[in-house]
Amino acid sequence: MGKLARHVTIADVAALAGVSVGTASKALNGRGSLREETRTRVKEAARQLNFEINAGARNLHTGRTYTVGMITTDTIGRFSIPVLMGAEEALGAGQMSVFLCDGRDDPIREQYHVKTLLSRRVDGIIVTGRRTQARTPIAAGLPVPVVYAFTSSADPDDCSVVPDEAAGARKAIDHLLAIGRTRIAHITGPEHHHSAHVRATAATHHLTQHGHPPAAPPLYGAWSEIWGRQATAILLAAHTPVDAVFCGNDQIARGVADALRAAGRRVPDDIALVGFDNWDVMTDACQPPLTSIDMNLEGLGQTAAHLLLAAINGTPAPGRHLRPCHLVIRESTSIPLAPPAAS
Amino acid sequence: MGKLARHVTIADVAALAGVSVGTASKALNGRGSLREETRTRVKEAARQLNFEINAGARNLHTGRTYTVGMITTDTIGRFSIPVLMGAEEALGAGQMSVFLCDGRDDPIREQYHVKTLLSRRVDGIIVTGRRTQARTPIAAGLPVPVVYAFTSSADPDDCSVVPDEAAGARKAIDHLLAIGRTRIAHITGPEHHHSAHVRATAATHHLTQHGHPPAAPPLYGAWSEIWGRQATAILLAAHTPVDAVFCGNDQIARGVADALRAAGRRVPDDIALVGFDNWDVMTDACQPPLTSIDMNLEGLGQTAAHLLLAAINGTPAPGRHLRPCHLVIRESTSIPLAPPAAS
DNA sequence: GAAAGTTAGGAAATCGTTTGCCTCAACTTA
DNA sequence: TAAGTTGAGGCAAACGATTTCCTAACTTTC
Repeated sequence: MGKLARHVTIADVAALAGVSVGTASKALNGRGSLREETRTRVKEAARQLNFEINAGARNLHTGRTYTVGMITTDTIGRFSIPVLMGAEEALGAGQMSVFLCDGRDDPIREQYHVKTLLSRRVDGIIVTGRRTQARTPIAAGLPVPVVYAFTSSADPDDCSVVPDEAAGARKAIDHLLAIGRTRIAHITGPEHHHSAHVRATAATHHLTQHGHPPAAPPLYGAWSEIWGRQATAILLAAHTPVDAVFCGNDQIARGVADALRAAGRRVPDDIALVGFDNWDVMTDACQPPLTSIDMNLEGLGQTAAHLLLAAINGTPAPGRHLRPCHLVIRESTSIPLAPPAAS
Repeated sequence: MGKLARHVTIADVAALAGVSVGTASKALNGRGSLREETRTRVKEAARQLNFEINAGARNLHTGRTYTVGMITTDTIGRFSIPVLMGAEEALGAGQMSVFLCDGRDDPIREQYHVKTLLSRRVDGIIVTGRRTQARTPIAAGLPVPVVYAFTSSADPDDCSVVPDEAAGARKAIDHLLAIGRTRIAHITGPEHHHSAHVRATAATHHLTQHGHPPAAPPLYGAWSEIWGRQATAILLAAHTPVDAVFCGNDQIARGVADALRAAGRRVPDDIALVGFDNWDVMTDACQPPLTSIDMNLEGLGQTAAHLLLAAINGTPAPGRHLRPCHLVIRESTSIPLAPPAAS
């Protein structure tokens, strides 16, 4: 491990190169007018000393820190990760570093993080969370721009980037109709959950509009495989004729698949199945592999990052930005694999 | 959204309170000797202006930034998250903020992140990753301490915190032996994968030592449910008498459970089942719920954070630190639920 | 009432960098 | 040879805080 070396400053570099600090700075940043020989001499000295510029000191003077804060309101989870990663990537390309803050559903903690981030003079803040439901804004009148990703702010003037879940649900329905299914049921999560509500409503409307109203009222429960299995039992016990089930998420869909198989129903021959989230762990292990709706979370994060960068540079784009979902077809809806259409 | 306000400096506060900046600083930090009335006046001014201290400026002068970098070498995944969260929590309690860097398996990207972090003068770095295998150190002779969490460094003098997977595997075996199983098979991930190797070896040795050598040689494959199902088919086809299967992870175990049920074998009556990772998504949805080994990833992150803080404060603890895994018993091993023993 | 001791708060140096301005030397040009 | 250009690089003032003196104005005390 060795002894921890002291940090090298630009003064050390300047001394080694035999110039003043100002000159060293100019040499390293390509500013001012210097002989080429001097520039390379300074750069060589910097290299030799392993000089890493003190970003804090530089930022002090430029006013920008090239950092952004990322606050997850709920615990960092399956949905936040891809969003974070997309944002991290997009920001990293712009030389920005990311402060990660886990809010854990605790408003106090969240406010503490906001304060800390402001204190660290982040150039902007991205807020994300586990659910798409609009939330109370993280704070009002902040001195830096804020973008909500996946979650959205209740203030319509805030900038939010969210998946178009309703359109996603309609894509699922369109697909099932396209493969000739007409008696379509919907099993989903808790009734009070925003996503469950949006997806169920969109699916119901869309089905009705196309002349094939839902085979049964939506079954609301939990976002789990266990509920998927239970709901399937309910559905089968009612003897409602059903030739497809659209599920509120992939875990439910997988539960449905397992329960149907256990009951001797074939997927997709007897009953086709579409999930939501396109979570590989579920879609791949499902028997058969599961068709699902992908919200493109990583893209969401990227978009959020770009909007934030734009806002930082003086071009804010307030409002709720809907991003499309797309359908990923697998064996649970039996369509032979077509070349992926441009979304 | 409103106009973005300019950042308030301590000079603004001092002006409003009618004191000098030095005095304002003392008032806000409880230093120096000031009248109580002055202190409150300054604090009130700060509150009124919504003053957030410029951490960069302060740090400039103290040499510490109260930030640490967290680098994930592979992509941020299921294993890194809890580690990150544990570390974030432990560090947050110490007023430290976390820079998140995703290395994405790309050494160049990783080095870039190291440079950036040093430039931002982090007080320390935590390196984590998807696998426990020792990796080449992130860099040599860094001016700040580094702790590896979950992954470990190939340099034994570096500080690494890793789960004691071998001991975990032995706990799984002990448990199966305790419930009277003696013909125990092992199905696990890729043979070249460090975790697969360690767990398989430990299980095999331990079984042999207890006089019940493995019912079959370990079956190496993939970390997936699909492989779990395939391996089960192989096992059953061989007609090897088996009364328990210890699996290298929960996904495999779940695949095994599904395949056994499909083949008419009862879990745990005919064959008991133990997984590894204690991933709730799998353990809860499994039929029956899955007994598993928990690596306590969050605790790992916390420990890493504490070791890092200690190192920052001048008390490094070099070496490989093994942290215990613990057994979480569920219905797949049929033991009636006992009050959870203190691990 | 003067010397000594307290106390409250200000001035200025400092941290590491950037940048605008200035100087000095070398070179043109008349 | 004197005056004007130019180019290279140094000086010092920021940036926003902290901290070490330092200086007034009061209290004591004899």
